[in-house]
Parts: sequence; structure tokens; C-alpha cells
Amino acid sequence: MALNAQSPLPLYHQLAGLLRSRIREGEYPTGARIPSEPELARAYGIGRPTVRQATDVLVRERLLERRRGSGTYVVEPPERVDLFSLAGTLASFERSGVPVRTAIVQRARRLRVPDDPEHPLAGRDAWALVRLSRARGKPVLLEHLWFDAERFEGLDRLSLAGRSLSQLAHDHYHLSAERADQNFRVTEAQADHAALLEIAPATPILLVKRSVHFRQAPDAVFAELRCRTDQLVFAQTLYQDGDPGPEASHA
Amino acid sequence: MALNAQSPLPLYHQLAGLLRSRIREGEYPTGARIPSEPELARAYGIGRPTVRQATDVLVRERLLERRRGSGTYVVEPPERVDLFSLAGTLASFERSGVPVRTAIVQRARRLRVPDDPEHPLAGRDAWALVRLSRARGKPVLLEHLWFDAERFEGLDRLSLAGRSLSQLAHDHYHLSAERADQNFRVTEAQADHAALLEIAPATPILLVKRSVHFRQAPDAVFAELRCRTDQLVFAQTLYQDGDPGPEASHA
DNA sequence: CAGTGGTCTAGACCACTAT
DNA sequence: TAGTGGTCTAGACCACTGA
Repeated sequence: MALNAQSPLPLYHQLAGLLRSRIREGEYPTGARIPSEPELARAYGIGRPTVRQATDVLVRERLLERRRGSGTYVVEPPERVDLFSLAGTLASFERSGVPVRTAIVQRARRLRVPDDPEHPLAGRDAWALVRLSRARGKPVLLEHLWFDAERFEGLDRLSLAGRSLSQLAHDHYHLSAERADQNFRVTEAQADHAALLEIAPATPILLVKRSVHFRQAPDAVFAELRCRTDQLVFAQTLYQDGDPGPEASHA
Repeated sequence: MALNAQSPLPLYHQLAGLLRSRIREGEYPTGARIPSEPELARAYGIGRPTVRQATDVLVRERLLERRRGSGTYVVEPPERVDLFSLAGTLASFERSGVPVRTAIVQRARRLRVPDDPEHPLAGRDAWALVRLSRARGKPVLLEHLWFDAERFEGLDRLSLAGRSLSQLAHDHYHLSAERADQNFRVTEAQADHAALLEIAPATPILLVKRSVHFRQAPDAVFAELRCRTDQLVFAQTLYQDGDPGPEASHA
């Protein structure tokens, strides 16, 4: 439970991780106030600036929120964009009462990715799998995913059902997604995709191509998402980076 | 040029602004190294932690990049998502050699926004305007924009042509966009929209509805973007918030 | 090797919130 | 008024980069 000053991992990072898991495990539930900065500093025998550095990380992750004069609080559900799917969207639907169920259509198999100028893994070995998500009994999202075979050694032996793939990448491979490039186009569904999505062939659907970048490995994951926007509206929230917001308003 | 310790604006924020304008004005061009942290601290008579706090802001804005042992450098063009349009996309096309031209289709006029559950300004007064963007001579993006009339008092008297609307909001109204919610659907173009986009009526297009939130004013801007993805692929980059990245790799 | 950013301490004063 | 977060100082040691 204590922090290790000898560890190569900085103290503020250790503390951030500690607080993060306490929040996830419910010790500090949503809306709760975490111990004050001086308290944490005393408790862990570190300086207050180091405590702030740790909570800074979590504030930027939108897990914590500071209220001057009052305390630091655990914030409402993250509502983050999940870079591995449109799961951010789907999760928000779950909350609104519409359950979303995701099933594996095709288990992970290793293959050589064929040539495709838009596919960052083209010509390399990858694990490929296909998932289908349903809401209100209707299929709404078909995902084709490719994972760099070297980076994700042994992916086929992991159980993927019902697990967040970004969580999996983090826990099993110590990879954290940093950035994703994606683009949007309207296309007509191919016959096989249409069948899975239960629509007529050539029905226009939303096609999103997404490339996920990790700090240690750019372009390690690629995904094609096909969305039935007649059944589910796909949403996201964008945050403008930068200013944590100064205390005073400008004159 | 000096910092003012009496100002209600924090020192680190003043310094961040100073550095930001020097970068914009070309004093520190792309790729250049800015003065070291100790140098800046000496030059402005402040502590090094305060200098770091200032450059932290710019690092999060992706304007600066730190290289340990070497220095802090001005980073390649921002490539940010412009919350007022798909201009991030369009700008990147500009760089790739495809010029994009935007014209006002309908000048700003004040109106009462009709009822619409998806329109955050419904029932309130707003400035409404319409823009059309072309690439390679073909229309690719039709934007309907609504600005809260109270927040954007006098918007009709400003010249909007060729100006970034987020720059305008910042310069004239001291509003900086913080967050945007948006959703994506495939729809069939209405007759009037189809005419402007030079496509057949009922052609499927991408419809993006976006609500822009400011620190001081949530939901002050709303936009409907209609995109011809057959001509231009709409792209964006998402950044995972959080970790600035610790120094050491984990064991 | 000198200089850089990365981390950390031990204080300090302030504006603000809750009571 | 006591406690909170917001800002700031003046140091320190370290790992790393580049000449």
C-alpha cells in the first residue's frame, strides 16, 4: 500500500495508480471526496506538490474534479471515447436503459493483412477478429479489428468476450492507447456485412476506419466499424486540450 | 513584456500566453528550441516550477514538446480538431495540396430557433448562418450554424468570411471552446441541401450534429454539418487524455 | 562534460467554501 | 474560522543528451 521511493516509477505516478484503483474498486465512489492534499501528503510521507502532480493526472483523465475551498471529488462516469470501439457511445446507451450486447462473430485468427493503402498493418501479420453489437435486439455495429501480431502475442488464448479491449491491452500487454486517427464515410453495405447487420445489401451505412496508436507502438491496432445509424445514433464528446483553467477571470 | 505579479491572472498563465504569441508570431518557429527552463526563470524573475507550469499548458495544447537532456521545442502544426467545423480536416487537405474554399450561403440573421429536441438552442434567439465548402471545385461540406444571440451580441456586424469562427469567438467574445458533443448519422439529403451540394435529392450523406460548450456558456453554439464523403473523407484525431507519460518504463 | 528536462521537498501566502 | 485547493518560491538530486 505504501509508495516505493526506490521504484523507477515516479512517486506521483504510483500514487495516481493507487488512487485510480481505489476509485475503480469503489472505495471512493462517484461523488465522494478523496482525502485532502495535505492529508495524502502526510499519509504517504511525500510533499504536497507531489500529491498534486498525482491528482493532476487523474483530473486530466476526468476521474477527479477539484473544488477550491471544498475538496477533490470523484467525478461522474467517465463517458470517455473508447478508442477500441464506439463503446463510449454504447455504454451511454446502456446507462439510458438500452442494453447493448456484443458477440464475437469470428474468433481471433492470425493472418497476413492484404495490401490496402488505408490499412496500416498491410503486409504484416495480425490477429483479426469480428464483433457484432446489438441494441433492442437489432444489430447496430459491426467491428472488424486487427491487432499487430508481434505486439499482441498470444491474443488468441485470451478470452475476449465481454471485456473492454483497451483494458485488455493495458492489463496484458502494458500498452495504453494514446491517440487514434479515424475517418468517416458513407458506403453501401456489402452482402456479407449487410447479412450480419440484417439490412438489404447496398443499404448506405456509416463506415469508420480507425487506427489506434500507443506510446510504445504506433499503428498497433486498426478497426473498421460499420454502423446502422437508423437504429442507434453514434455520439462522441471532444475535449479541447490545454488550459486547465486559471483561477481568476480575465479583466 | 514583463510579467505582472499583481495581476489576477496567474504568472504561469501570463507566461504561457507570452510564449504562445511568440510562437504564433514566428519568433520561435516550428522546430525551434525555446529558452531552457532555468533561462526563462531567470529572465522573468520567477521560479522554475512556475516556468514548468506555464510550459505544461502549452505541452498539453500540443504546441510544445519536451526532450529530456535536450530542450523544449516548438512542435509541428497543431492539427487540432476545430470545434466549429470540420476545418481540422479541411486544413489538413489544404496542406496536402487540395485547396478548400468556404463561402457564406446565407448571412447571419437573428431568429427564434424552432422546437427540436436535438437542438440545444430551441426556443431561444440565435444568429443563424449557412456556409458551404468546396474542394476541387466540388461542394463537400454544408454547415448550418446557430450562435446564442445573447452570448454573441452583434455577430451580424462582424465579417465572417474566411475567418476561423473559434478564433472569432475567442477574440471578440472572450469565449474559448472547451468541449463538444456530436453525433453521426447517415441521412438522405433534402432537396435544398442536395441542390447546394450538387447531388441528387435523397442521396445518402453524412450528417453530424454538434453542440459546442464553452467554459462560461454551455451549448452556446450548435451546428449541423452535411458531408459528401464521396468527395472528401472526413478525418479526425482523438487524443486519450491523462498521462503525460512518466520518465521510466515500468518493469 | 555542461546543460537539459524529470522529479521531489518543505515551506509560504492567498482566495475560496463550508459551517 | 478552519480547512480546502491555487499559486509560487528556492532550493535539490537525478537521468539523459549533445558536443
